[in-house]
Parts: sequence; structure tokens; C-alpha cells
Amino acid sequence: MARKPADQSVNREEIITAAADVLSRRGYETATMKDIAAAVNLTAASLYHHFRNKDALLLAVLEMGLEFTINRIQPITCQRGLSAEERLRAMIREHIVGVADNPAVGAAMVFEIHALSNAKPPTRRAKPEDLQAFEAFLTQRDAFFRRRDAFEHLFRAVVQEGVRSGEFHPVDVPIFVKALLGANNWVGVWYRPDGRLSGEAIATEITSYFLPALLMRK
Amino acid sequence: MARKPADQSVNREEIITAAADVLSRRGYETATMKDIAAAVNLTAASLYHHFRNKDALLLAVLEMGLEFTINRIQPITCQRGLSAEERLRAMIREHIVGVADNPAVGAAMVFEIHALSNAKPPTRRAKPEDLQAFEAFLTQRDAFFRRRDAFEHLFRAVVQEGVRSGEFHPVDVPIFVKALLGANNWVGVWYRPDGRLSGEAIATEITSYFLPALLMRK
Amino acid sequence: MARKPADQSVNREEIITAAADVLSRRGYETATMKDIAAAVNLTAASLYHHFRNKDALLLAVLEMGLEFTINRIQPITCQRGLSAEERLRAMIREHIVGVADNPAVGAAMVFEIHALSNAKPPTRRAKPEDLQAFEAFLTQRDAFFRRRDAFEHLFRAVVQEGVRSGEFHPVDVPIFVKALLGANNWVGVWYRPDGRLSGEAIATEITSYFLPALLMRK
Amino acid sequence: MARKPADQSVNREEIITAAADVLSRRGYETATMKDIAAAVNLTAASLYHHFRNKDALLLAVLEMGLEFTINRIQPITCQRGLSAEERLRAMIREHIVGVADNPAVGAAMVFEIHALSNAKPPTRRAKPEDLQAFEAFLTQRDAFFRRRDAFEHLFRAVVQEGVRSGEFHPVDVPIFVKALLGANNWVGVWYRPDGRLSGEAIATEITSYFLPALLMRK
DNA sequence: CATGAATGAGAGTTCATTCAT
DNA sequence: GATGAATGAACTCTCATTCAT
Repeated sequence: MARKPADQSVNREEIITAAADVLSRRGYETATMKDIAAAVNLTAASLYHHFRNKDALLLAVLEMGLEFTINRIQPITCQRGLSAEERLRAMIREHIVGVADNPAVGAAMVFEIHALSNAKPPTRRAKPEDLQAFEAFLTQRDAFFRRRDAFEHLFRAVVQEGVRSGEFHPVDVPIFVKALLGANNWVGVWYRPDGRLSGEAIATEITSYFLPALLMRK
Repeated sequence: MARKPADQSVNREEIITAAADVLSRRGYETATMKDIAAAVNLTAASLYHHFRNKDALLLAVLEMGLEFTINRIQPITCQRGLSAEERLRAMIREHIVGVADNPAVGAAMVFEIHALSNAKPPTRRAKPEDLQAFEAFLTQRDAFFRRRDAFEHLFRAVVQEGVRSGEFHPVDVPIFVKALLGANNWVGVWYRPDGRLSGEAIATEITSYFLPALLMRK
Repeated sequence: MARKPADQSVNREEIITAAADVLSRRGYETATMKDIAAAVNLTAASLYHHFRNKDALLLAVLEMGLEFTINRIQPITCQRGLSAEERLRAMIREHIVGVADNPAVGAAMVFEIHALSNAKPPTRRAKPEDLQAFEAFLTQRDAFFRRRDAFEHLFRAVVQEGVRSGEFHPVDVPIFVKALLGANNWVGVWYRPDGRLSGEAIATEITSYFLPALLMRK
Repeated sequence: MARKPADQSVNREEIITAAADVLSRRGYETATMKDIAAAVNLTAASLYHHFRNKDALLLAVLEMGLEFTINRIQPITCQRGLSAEERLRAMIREHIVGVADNPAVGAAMVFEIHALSNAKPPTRRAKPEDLQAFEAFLTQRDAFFRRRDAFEHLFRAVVQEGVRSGEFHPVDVPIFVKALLGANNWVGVWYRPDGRLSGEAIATEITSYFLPALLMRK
């Protein structure tokens, strides 16, 4: 009572991608392991070969989304020869296009991060190894939160730099960045691939709303 | 947010207020009827004297949050003698302060609206009255969504008016409003009452990021 | 979807009694909540109205068995006017008859006590109240273990007293009592109500094996 | 108890030994095939190269423990030139020391024998070979139970002999032996290697409690 | 021989919901 | 109105077991 139907073995990455999709559509609590498993032609039980539990899977999804975004944005921040404005424009563009191209990841970032906060201790009659694994999870989760903060800091750094050099009008940097990211993340909520505007176009628009505040003549 | 009831009878309003608090803290799926009931010193069973079911309660909470916000913002939109700019400033201020003062409502607006979409029809061959009640729920839910769109249109109308009259630089109105509301709603996610800035101060900041784009000289 | 078939409401005590029976027959791990529930015409879910979880139910069963036995034996230990020998005879008799009359409790005591040692932390996304309840369980469990030690001490005290007064031949009191209780508890394992000897008769026999060692002339 | 294998091939015996240890520590139901496999640096799947299933492994463990004990005790029973008393003393000593030295085996004997009784036939419409294998298991299990009875009879025989020859005071032989074995087996429950007394010392004590009853002057 | 991947079966547990009191 | 008791449905997670490699 135990073999694969036909297709090839499924790997971690595929599961994460599918899970991101299901999670963003149904929400963390509403999406069941069975749902996610079905999305990769597995049974729920099989998921547990790849992820210790649902929380670990969620964490993996969020990590992937975050790394994906950071990997696209970080290089821009340290690109020599570009002004702060040019870099910020590019970063916003990457962020929004990323969210729009990958609504799964984007929406998950918006809606599911706080689900992580409710992480649970190990289930039944815990063996020492389980407790240890739980510690590991907590560590990984905290690392994720730090990484998310790091992401926000990428934007802060560029804005800060522009302000300091006089290229940008002075703003309250943390608040400015929160407003910007709020607008960007929100795209994941309302964007429809078949909508009037492409991700690129949306990025251009939104950029044009935020930059004037930075570029105002004093 | 949940004040202790007169130790006896509880009314609808009190339940909604307490529920808003619980829902925003724990999330729709995670919060149980028992949790919500406990917040007003009732048992779960008793909640069913006031609301047909959990979905209806959620809807009531969201409706209340939305009406609360609309009631504060709508009057501004039609205030004679104020420029589009002045009205938009006031509206943003009301919105953000509302979200910040009332995190329950704010977070609920962001995170829980889509929980409504998952509402499931009565299981199995239900009694006619149940099906009818479900129809009623769907109707009410659609009304809510229309009301929410109406809320967005309040902003669109004012921006549109400013653009049309030449007071505002032309922008893609729907996108501009989405970006603005994204930034505003996001406040409900990160705002902490004991943080560095008050809701008022945050509103002032965010306003100052969005208006330059509208007021740019052509 | 939720009423009782016909008979009267079930109370805690009835559940404990039925559970003792099921647990002793099937063992803690093998017996399912469904099994136990069926024994009182309930569904598994209903058991959770009366006991927080399976461990709590087991603890209740063991506590009941232990209290039952202690209540019968303790009075004997402090009965004025009886010699140590007379009291020990009466205690053994009560113990064995108790185990034999109530095989459920007896066998549970032998086989299931160690299941308690593996107690588990609360299950999913624990609310503070759950963690607190778990602490309470641990406390209660420790109290049970202390109570069990107290039970053993009842026997030790009487033997000790006899030894000290010279009525009994000196023995290693703790070991003697362990041997005695081992023999007694074991009765719960092999006793069959339809066997050759009654509980009383078995008690008489076993008593006659242990007392000569205490009454030997020096 | 589980020494690390030669880092490569593992044989049946080693698995049984390690399994005895794991089973006695965690209990039959609680110990998983994975646990047992880990104790010999294998995966669960690999265990199935050595044992048809978990029941078969348990049976092997119990058989080994029983044979181990029988092999040490049987020779004593037929030793020419020793009185019944001398033989019984030696047998008790071997039994208790065996249980104490080898808590794995001892506890398994006490706690796990009845797990065999719960063995379940192959689920659903099984292949003929499975049914046949199950028959084989039943046969082997019954053989084990008979062997266990034979073990008890070793003690009965010596006591009986002593009674018949007048060397021992008449007792109810089956009950006497049950009491004796109950006390002895119980040692496996409470014995701690770092305790006050060695297995030898405990054996001496317990022997001294049971023999007076047999040696009483009539 | 060994194993990674997969799975059916089922366990404990939770929860929205109902109904008699 | 309020509630205690009960339950169906569903969910997460575990585990013995199988099979292709």
C-alpha cells in the first residue's frame, strides 16, 4: 500500500511552490495539508517526509518568497554608479513586479506572516529529539523575522542615503518605507494577471507617486 | 477593548466590539466561538442567540468597522468650500487615525475580509430554512463588498475631481487610490500604540508622501 | 447534529469506571478514545467535555483506583488494639481482595502507571490557558505519584513498627514491602473471577507465605 | 545495551538486543520501528529484511528474554544431589539477578507480553501469503505462551517435589509460585542499577521472605 | 542489504453548532 | 436568554508497511 501513481518523484522545491499557491489562495488556517498535498499529487502523509509539520512548511514558503525578493533587490542597493533615485526606482520595480508575477508569494507575505507567531510546541508524547527540533524551528523562525527586517532595511538604507546626501528631501525614513512597502505589498492583494495594467506598468505608476515627495525642491 | 458587561445581559453591539478585538488578535480561523464568548462572559452556545453563526458574526464585525470608517470619511467628501487637496488630506487623516485608534477594526479589514470569501454553504441536504438563511448571508455579504467598493470610490471621487479640475497632476486614479489605501491599511499591521509616533503624526507623514505627486507642477 | 440517543446524561464517575475497564483490557496506547467513549455510549468528541485529554482521563482512572485502595487500607493501619501482625494481615487481605474484585483498577495500576511518565505538552497553537492547564496536569500527576508512595508507606509503617517492637523478625523493610506488593499486584494480572479460588482465599494463601518470615523465632 | 554495530551489516541478534532495550524503555506501542532501527543505525525499512513485521520482532524479543531465563534456571531444577530448598534458592537467585541485570528483558516480560494478545490479523482482503504468515505467527505465539507456562512449571515442579517429599510445608503450589514470580518480576519495575542493593542482595532478601513459609515446622 | 519516498489507516483533538433544560 | 452536554466533520500528525532503486 505505498507507491507513486506514475510521474516522477516530487522534490522540496515543487512542494513549496505549490504550497505558496494554495496558502495564498486559501489562507494558512483554511488550507489543509491535504489541499497542499493534492496540488503536487501526493497524500497528506507524504508531505511529512519533506516537512516536519505545517508550520515548517509555511516557514519554508515564506523564506522562499523572501529570499526570492531579496535576491532581486539586494544587488541593486549596492550598485555603484547609480544615484539613490535610480536605485530606489529599480528596487520598487523589482518588488512590485515580483509580487505581481508571483501573487502566491506576495499574498503569502502579506497574509501569512503573522501565522508564524502562533507556532506550536511538539504534538504527542514528545521525544527529546522533537523538543530539540522545536527549538530549531524557533531559531529558524527568528532568523526569518530578522531577514524580513533586513529586507525592509534595504529600502531604508537607500532612502537614508539619498536624504543624507541631499539628493532626497528629508522624510521620516522608517515611516516612508512602511508606506511604500504597504502600497507594494497591497498589490499582491488586488492584482489580477488579466487586469488592465501589467506589473511593470503598475510599478511605474506607484513609483511616480512616491518619488515626487523625495525629489521636491526645498 | 472588551469591557466587562453589567454582569448580566449583553447586547449585540458589545459582542461585536469584543469579537472585533478577539478576531484581530487571533485571526478569523484561529479565534473560536468560545474565545469570543469568553470575552463577553458568555458561553459559545449563547452567542447563537445573537448571531446565526460564525460567518454572520464576522460579517457584523466587518460591517461595523467599515461603517465606522465610512461615517467619518464620507462627510468630508462632500464638504463644500474645501479644495480637493484639503478634503483628501482630511480623509487620509481620518482613515489612518481610525485604523490606528482601532487596531481591531483595522487589522480585521486587512486580514479578514477574504475569510468571508471562504464561507461555505450549509453541509449536506440542509433544511430549507438553512438554505434560505445562506442566501440571505450571501446577499448581505455582497452588500458588504459593494459598500467596501463604495468606500474606495470616496477616495477615487475626490482624486478624480482634483485631476479633472486641474488642481491635481493627472494620475491613474484607481491605481493611485489602491496605493494610498495599501499604505494606510498597512498601518494597522505595524502600528503599536506605544510606538514612536501617534496616529495623527503618522497620518501627517503619509499624507506628505502622497500629495506631492498630485501637486507637482506640470 | 447533536443530541443524546435516549438514556440519561453520563457523569464523570461513570466514564472513569468504564475507562478503567477498557484501559485494563486493551492497554493505554492500544485503547482509543473511541473505544472508551463507546463503553459509555458516547462519541469520542464528547469525552473531551469531561476530560481535557487522554492523559487526564488516565490520571483520573489511576487516581480513583488508588484512592479506592487507600481508603480501604489506611483505616486499618491506625486501628488501636490490633497487633502489627493483625493489621498487616488485614491490609494484605483488603489489598488483594480489592485488586481481585476490581481487576480493572488492579491491572491498570500495574500496567499503566508508567504511561503517565510520558506526558505530553499541549497540542496545537497553544493559548496561554492551555499551557497553564498543562502545568496543572503535571502538578496533579506528581501528587498522584506522591500518593502512590504514601500507599507503599502504609505497609512500610506497619512492618517497621512490628520490627521495632520486636513483634517481627528484622527484615529489610522497603524490600519486604516491594516483594509483598509485587505479589499482590500480580494477582490483578492472573486472577480470573471464575478461577479456582476466590479473592479472599488467595489473600489468605499469600498472607500465609509472607508472615512466617516475620514471625520466625530468632 | 545497544552497542554500535560494526558500522556495516547488522545481524538478527543485535537487532533483538537493541529492540529489547528500546521496547522496555518506551513500551511496545510507543516504541516505533524507526526508534528501534535507529538503535542499530538502520532505517525502519531495513528492519523488514530481518523481521516480517513489528509483532514478529516483539515475539523474537520476548522469546529471547524467556530463553535466556529458562536456560539459566532449567539446569538447576534437575541438578542431582541438591535438596528442593537448595534448588529453589538457586532458581530465585538466577531469576532475580537475571531480571535486575537485564532490565530490558525483565520489564519486557512484565509489560509487553500482553501486547502479543492484541496482534491483529492482516487488514482487508489480504494476499494468501499474508494470511499464511499470520497463521505462522499465531502458531509461534502460542508456542511462546506454552514456553512461558513451562517456565512457571519449573518453579512449580521444585516446590511440588519439596512438598511431596515432606521437605516443605504444604502450600497451594500454583498460588505460591504466582506470588513468588509476582515479587520477582516486580523487581524489574522498581530496580535501579544505582540503587542501595545489588541484584544479588535483593535476591537473598526475597528468598528469605519466601522460604520460611515452606520450611515451617508443622 | 539498505533506503528514500510514498501511503492507507487511524488516532487524538478541535470546533461550530444543536437541543433539552 | 443562557448553558451544559453532545456530536459530526474535519484536521494535523503518526506509523507500520511497501517498493523501486
